[in-house]
Amino acid sequence: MTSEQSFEPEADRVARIVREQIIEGERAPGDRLVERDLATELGVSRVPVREALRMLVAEGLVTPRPRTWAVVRTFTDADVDDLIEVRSAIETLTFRLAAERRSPERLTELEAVLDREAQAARAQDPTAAHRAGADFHELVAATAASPLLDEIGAITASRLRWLLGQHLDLQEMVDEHLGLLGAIRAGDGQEAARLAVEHLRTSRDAARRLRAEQAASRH
Amino acid sequence: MTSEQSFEPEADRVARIVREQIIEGERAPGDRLVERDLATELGVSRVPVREALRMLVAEGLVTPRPRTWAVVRTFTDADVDDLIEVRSAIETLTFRLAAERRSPERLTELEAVLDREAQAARAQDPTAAHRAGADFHELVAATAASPLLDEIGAITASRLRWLLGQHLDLQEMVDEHLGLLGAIRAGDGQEAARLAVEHLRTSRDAARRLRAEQAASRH
DNA sequence: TGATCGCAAATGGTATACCGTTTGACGATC
DNA sequence: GATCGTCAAACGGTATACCATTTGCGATCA
Repeated sequence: MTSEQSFEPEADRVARIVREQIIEGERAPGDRLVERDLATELGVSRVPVREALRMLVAEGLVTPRPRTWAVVRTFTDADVDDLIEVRSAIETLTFRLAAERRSPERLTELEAVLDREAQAARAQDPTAAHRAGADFHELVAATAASPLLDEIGAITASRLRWLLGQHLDLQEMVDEHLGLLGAIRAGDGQEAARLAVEHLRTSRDAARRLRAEQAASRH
Repeated sequence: MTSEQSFEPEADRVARIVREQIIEGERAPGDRLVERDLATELGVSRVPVREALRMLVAEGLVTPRPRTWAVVRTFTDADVDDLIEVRSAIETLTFRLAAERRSPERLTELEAVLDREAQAARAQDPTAAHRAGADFHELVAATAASPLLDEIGAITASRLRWLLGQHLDLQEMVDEHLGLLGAIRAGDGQEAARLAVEHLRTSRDAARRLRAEQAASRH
């Protein structure tokens, strides 16, 4: 079942690499993204790089500047609030649907992912923990079984990952995810939705604290 | 202030043209979209066509088939339901924010658009009416002043326009839009959200009827 | 000293050419 | 007559080349 003929166009590969670099902070907001340079750096021609940049623009990770170099997006506080507000509306629906449409198999998978997250949190490995956290959300989205919600989730997810990519309380994150899983397991859509919004509020506050710190340290 | 140096890359122009063709039904679901043919047809090279197709894929109007021609997307009934459900969540937030953030100037603009729509409806001009309807929703989205909501709205909007592009009761649409405007004017976010969901339900039912008719006429 | 103008380099936009895979029809085989 | 193999054409993926605009710095002048 893993055959899948995984043919990955260069454009997708380039997008994936650059996306990861942005989320991991390797490329900071405001950094130039020059097509020729990226092409040389990644050993491909400009065409796939162009397409990759278009994708990242669509994801909102890159700001295009017609006829000139694009830059890694700089988020304002308003952008952050906006992201959280929209994401709340989306997550509410996602978790409600997930709670309604869960299956025993999926619950097992979700538990496994959270185990991985908890382990990473105990090991003080933020990168691994966040990756597992992202996987959790992705799996929940899959459980909601709404293709459109998936799409929209993907767009907002990379921004959210970028936003929360640094620290914040890992154990708290794990606890909240466990709570969400509980509500899904119980099939309680209402409770799942409530916890989801609460979870985002926690994330927003953490992001605000982080940004305040960063702003302070820059002066 | 209108100088704006409107430079429109060919890719955007191509995307706009093909999008309109799909929405207007000129290109039917399942139709092949061959890069070389489109390039020849529109008098450009394949590169901008490629980029345009990528955009339309991102909008969900086109289904890509790696290494082969793309096709105009075929929507299933499940896709339609999914679209309406997600759109409900989004519109709820959009209209709530719009009601909170409206300005007198914006209200005037909204009234003007609805006048245009009502006039088109009276003149039995579905195309113009739907375009005005789309403008109304776009303007409301602008009023919500949420960039992210705008983005997501744009993705779902073209699908919705395609879905509702044919007929359905024009006068009913105008009436519902008027009701929404009233709630926005009153600054009643809750009521606006409620009407928005109701409005979508009407649209969904109309779309279902339409699809049922079409399915019936095909056999 | 500081602002302005101009020009070369940088950079994105597009066209063209080539390559490998997929398609689909034709013909051989059972 | 149906099925399968084969092969040329179709098609998307990528590289390269060229053009128009933007950038940014250095020369020039107030």
